[in-house]
Parts: sequence; structure tokens; C-alpha cells
Amino acid sequence: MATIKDVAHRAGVGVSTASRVIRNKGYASEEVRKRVEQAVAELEYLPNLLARSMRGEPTKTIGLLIYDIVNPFFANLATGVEDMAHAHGFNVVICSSHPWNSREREKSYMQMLIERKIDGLVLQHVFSSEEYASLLERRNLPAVRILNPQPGYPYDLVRCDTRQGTIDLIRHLIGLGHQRIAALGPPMPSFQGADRLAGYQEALQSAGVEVDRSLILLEGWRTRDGYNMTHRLLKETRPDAIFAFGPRIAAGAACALREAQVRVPEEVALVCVDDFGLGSELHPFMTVVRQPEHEMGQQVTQLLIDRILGTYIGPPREVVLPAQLVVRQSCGSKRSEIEQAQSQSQGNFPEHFWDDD
Amino acid sequence: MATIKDVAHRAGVGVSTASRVIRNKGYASEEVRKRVEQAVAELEYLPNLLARSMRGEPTKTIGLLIYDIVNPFFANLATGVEDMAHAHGFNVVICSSHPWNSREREKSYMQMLIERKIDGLVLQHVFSSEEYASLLERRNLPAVRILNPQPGYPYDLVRCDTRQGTIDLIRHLIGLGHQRIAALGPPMPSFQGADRLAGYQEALQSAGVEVDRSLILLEGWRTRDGYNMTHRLLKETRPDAIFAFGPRIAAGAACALREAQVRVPEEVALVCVDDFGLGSELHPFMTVVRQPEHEMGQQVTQLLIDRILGTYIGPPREVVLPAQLVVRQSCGSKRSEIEQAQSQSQGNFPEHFWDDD
DNA sequence: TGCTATTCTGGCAACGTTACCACAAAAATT
DNA sequence: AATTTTTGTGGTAACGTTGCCAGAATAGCA
Repeated sequence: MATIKDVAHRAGVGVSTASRVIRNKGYASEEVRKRVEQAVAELEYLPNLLARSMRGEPTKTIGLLIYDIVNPFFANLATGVEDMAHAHGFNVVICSSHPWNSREREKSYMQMLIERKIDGLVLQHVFSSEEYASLLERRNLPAVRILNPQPGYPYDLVRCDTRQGTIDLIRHLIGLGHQRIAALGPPMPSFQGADRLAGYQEALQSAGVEVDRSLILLEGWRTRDGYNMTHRLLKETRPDAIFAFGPRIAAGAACALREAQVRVPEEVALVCVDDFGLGSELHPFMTVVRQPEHEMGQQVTQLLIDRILGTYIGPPREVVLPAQLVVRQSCGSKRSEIEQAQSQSQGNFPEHFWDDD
Repeated sequence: MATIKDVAHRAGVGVSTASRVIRNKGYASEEVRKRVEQAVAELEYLPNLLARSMRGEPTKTIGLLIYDIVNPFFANLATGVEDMAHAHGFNVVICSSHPWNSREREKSYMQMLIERKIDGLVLQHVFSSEEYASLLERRNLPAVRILNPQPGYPYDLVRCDTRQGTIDLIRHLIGLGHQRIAALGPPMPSFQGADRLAGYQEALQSAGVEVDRSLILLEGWRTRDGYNMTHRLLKETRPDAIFAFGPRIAAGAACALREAQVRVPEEVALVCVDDFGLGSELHPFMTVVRQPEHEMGQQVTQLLIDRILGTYIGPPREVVLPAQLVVRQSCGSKRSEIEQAQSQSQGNFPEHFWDDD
């Protein structure tokens, strides 16, 4: 309610003077400074950021466009973005387009962010239309990408090397004695899926294990897909291990395995990419390879802020972070008494709970 | 970049006329209308919302202040808020104060939201200081609360009847033949915790089961707390069932039970309030009582928008939604062959996966 | 003392938008 | 034909802020 005018009036000074004191910029006598500060406190004055940014100043706000905030993966990303943004005095407007991931919704978000005069944009979405790129370029609004590159457009990008992560994970399985490792993923023109599939095949080949096409099922990311694929798989064969491309697939697989009375990890190992949040504390204590979501969010925001402030000008940068192998218990198997012994010796004791502070 | 002036100039009309066409309000000839629309399209003009709201128009933005967006409970809440907000043409700025839940951070968020001239505020936080209430009242900024009331302030409130939900849950356990039911929760001056404790005691008493103080442990909400409490509990006694006040406690309990080689649900049942997201598909397939987070988010936003638009003026309203009992498998026990038979007949087949579309 | 430099202060324009007003033209009513 | 009403149009002020400038007071230096 109170404006700078009110403050100035109450302090008995001009608006410019009040403004200077408030922003702590330019000359002001000690006497005046005190009076203005008093007035600010009494009126609980807070500047109107809208008016400020109308003068062309940055809004100190960045937009974050992600697929689904309910997915803990993206939620962690978002907090990483928020962390780094706050550290630089920026605020974040999170737009989670799911479950209305229609084109219309995507566009409306984009427009809203521009209308609000955000200073920059973190994008995870792959544009469904070229139109959006032009919307950004026209206003030369800095934008950076996380996870997925935008084909044909050279944005700064932060991603995780899930190919290598998958290799680590599969090698770990092979090291435990598993040979027939099934792979459950999404249908194939898929950026995230391709890396995992490639890592899977590479790890097998480099270990001299034959890649059996019948062990690869590519039907979807959802829990239900994991469930269905596993049942189909078990009808035809009995693998040593199952590698799920994502945690939801893995959860569906765990479900199906239990129904088929196949014990994890005694009869079949089960691993996946990305973690479970709370579920990591539940059976079968999934061995996973984690993407450092929080750090990815931080880094991509750093890149964006460099662009906004002009700290970095130049060709697009790409930051690739390593994935992290988290060995729990779902990968142990009868073939690896060594590993089992080790895991038993330390019991089920979790070194870290997911919500440790 | 392009302003309404550019549009007007290109269409060969005055700014007011362009404005009228763009907002589709007031007179404009067909001829002119067409030219302006053409100019808008060619320039990819988007109005500057900041300038608009400087004229005193609402920003069509609401703020959401919650504890932790990574917690799926709050994430679901947030999407509920977003859903309803979007349905009314409002946008949402999510502020997740954890892990910097210091007073300072809380205040900085509050100020930021006010500076941005949001139209209203959804609060989950309990103010750590009276100061904040005055900040809102002074600007008579509409605010509503979710989950926790603010002691001493009559805000609209949406909450869930977890007391009754807990009663349903405990009665279900008693119906299965469990008598010695342990309760694991947070230390007691706790709003959320109190309801659950009350429900627990009420259900036992009304069923004529004696409340055994030694079965009640109140140490904290975290996984680690659940883990520690369970170990301590098992050292002294062997309950029929464990009721955890929250899913993290339950996960810690599951962990500890496994370490102690106590099988769930064969030897001890395990249930809790609030669901697991992905983890609901993992063993022990937890029986829970769910709060309808998404609907709570929607409803509280509806209350807020009523206040913003002036659709409702009057005393504070309180909406209490029922909790929903979700029976899975962790509650079955040797004492209830009936229930077990039933649950076995349908196998582990999950009727709904958490990410079904 | 006079001169320049420094410190302090407040008025004014501008940012992009829309409400209001004035006016012109056309249409409808006497 | 004279009038009122409706339709169409553009200028201007205002929203709250800050940059710029002009000017006043003070200080520093011959």
C-alpha cells in the first residue's frame, strides 16, 4: 500500500532522496538517512518490483519449465535451481507442464513467463514447435537447457552421463556373475532412453557377453509398463538380472517379480537408473545409478546467470556430470556369495537415510 | 521488445485503439481490428504484465509458501493449487522454504511475494513471528491456509481429518485381530502429530483395547527416527502392529524390522498416514490412510480466489476433507487368515499404479 | 576573500499500459 | 432537417520507480 512517495513525505524529503537512501546509492546525509529508514520501518514499506523493472531493470526472476514437479527427479532439480538462483538474488517461477503437456499449455507458460519479463529461462522440455525458439530469440532472452538438448539450437546444456553410468551399473552386475541381463525401457526414438540402451549394449560387448535381442523390451517409462514387460519377459525366459531404465519401470518390475514368486535378489537381480526417494528405504533396497539432480540444477542455473549478467559471452557450453553408482541390495545374487556375505555382514543398515539433515 | 506503441504505429492507429483491440474491449471497426491483429502477429507482441499491473490491475498471480517441494506430499499439494489456479487464469509462484527454513528465509520469501504484487497467498507455514500477519493485513492481501491453522488468526483453512483417518486405520488393524499396536510419531507439541495420537487413542479406547504407554514412542518424523524408535521398541517388546505417523517413519521402521528379521506382515503389521508415491509399489506394500493432497490444493485455491475476486466475503471458512484408507498388504497378519486369503486371491496385483494416466 | 570541488537535495521525464475524456463520424430517432 | 444515440478514434494522465539534471549548501584550496 505504502509507496515511496508516502515514505518521502513522512520523512519530509523528496522522492529521489528517499529512493537514494532506500537503494543505498548516491549521496544522503546521516540525518536524512535516519529519518527515511524510520519512515520505511513505520510504514512497512516494500518497494514495488514491478515499477522498478518497468524502468528497464532486471526482474531478478528466472523461469523453470519442467515436465512434472511431482516426479522427485524434477523436484530435486528444481531445488537445485532455486538454491543457486537465491544465492545470486534471483527468484524462480516453476512451471510444471504435466499433466497438461499439450502444446497449448506449453505455449501459454512460455508466454506468461515472457509477459512477466523474466530475465532468463531454464528449459527441460523439448520444444514441440520452432515457434518458441523465435519467441525467445526475438527478445534475446537467455535460455539454457537441462537434460535434453534442443535439436538444431545451440543452448547451454547441463546433462548427466547416463551412458557411462549405465556402463558402470551393468559392469557391476557382470562382476557379480550375472550374464543374462534383461533391459526394460521406453520405445526408441527417446533421448534419455538411447543413452541407457547404448550403455547397456556397450557394457555387455566390452565384457564379451552376447547381446540377446529377446532380453530387450522397450515399451514405456511407467510403472505399468515395467509391470507388463516383466511379466512378458518371465513367460519366455528367466534372466539373471533386470536392468530398468527408470525407477518407475523398476517398481513395476519388482511388483511383477513378486507376483511370479521370483525373489529379489536371490533369484534375479534388479537395478535401475535414478533413485526412489523414500522408496530407497523399502525392499528390495534398489541398487541404482543416480543422476546428481540437485547439482545439475545448480550448475545449469549458474550457466544461465552467467548469460544474464554477461559474465560469460561465447559459444554454448555443455556440462556433463558423472552419474553415481549407489550399491544397495537388489543386485546381490546367489552367484555372488562374496557380495552377499559383505552385504549381510553390514546387515540392512542404511548408511544414509534419504531425509537425513 | 515490441511494445503496444510499435503495434499501433505499424497498424497505423493510436495506442488506445490498439489497446482496445488487444484487450477486445470497447469499440473498434472491423477494418482496424484486422490491421492491429496483423501487427500483433508480425511483431510477436506480448503485453507487458508488469506495466498492466502498475495500473492497479491484478497480477493474476498467487504465491504458495510450503515447507519442501521435494516431499511428494507437498508436491501433490502444489499441483492441486496450480490446477485450480490455472483454471481461473492465475499463475502460481511456488516458494519452498526448506532446507533454509530459517526465519530469515521465510521473511525474504514473504517480502518477495509482496514486492511482486501477488494477488493472494496460500500458506502452509506456521508463522514464526507475528510480524508476517501484519505485513499481510496492512496491504489487506488475501491469504488462506492449508494443513495447519495459524494460532490466533482466522484464515480460511483446508485440512484433512487425519484424526478420523487414523481411527479408520487403527480400527482396520483391530478388525484384523491386532491388539498390541505401537505408535511412532514426533515429539508432542505438534499439530499434525496430535491428531494422529488422538485418533490412535480414541480408536483403541472405543474398541476396549487398553492403551499401553510403553508402546507409544514420540521422537521425530524422519526415517532415521522411525528406524531408531523401532529398534528401541523391539528391544523391549514384540507388538502385533506398528502405526507410524508418517511415511518416512514407516520406511525407517520397515528397515529396522528387516534388520531384526521380523517379517511384515506375517509377524508384525505396519501401517502409516500418507502415501509413498513410487514406494507404494515396493514391499511391504504399505497400507496407509491418504490425505487427498491434490484436492486439498484445489480447494484451498478456490477459497483464495473467492477472496481475491470478492466472490465470498464473510467469516473464515474451514473445509475438512476425509482421509482415505488404502488397504494394501502390510497390514495382513497371521491373525487374519481371512484377510490374507483375500489379499492372496488377488495376488499382489495393484489395481492402480501411482503414475497411471 | 574568491575559486573550484564535493556533498546533498528535489524536480522532472520516462518505462508500457489502460481509464478517462474529447471529439468526429455515422446511425437512429425525433 | 434537427436532434439524440451509437460507434469509432486518439490524446493525455496516471500507476511507482529511478536516472538525469539543476541547483544549493558545504568543504577544500589558492
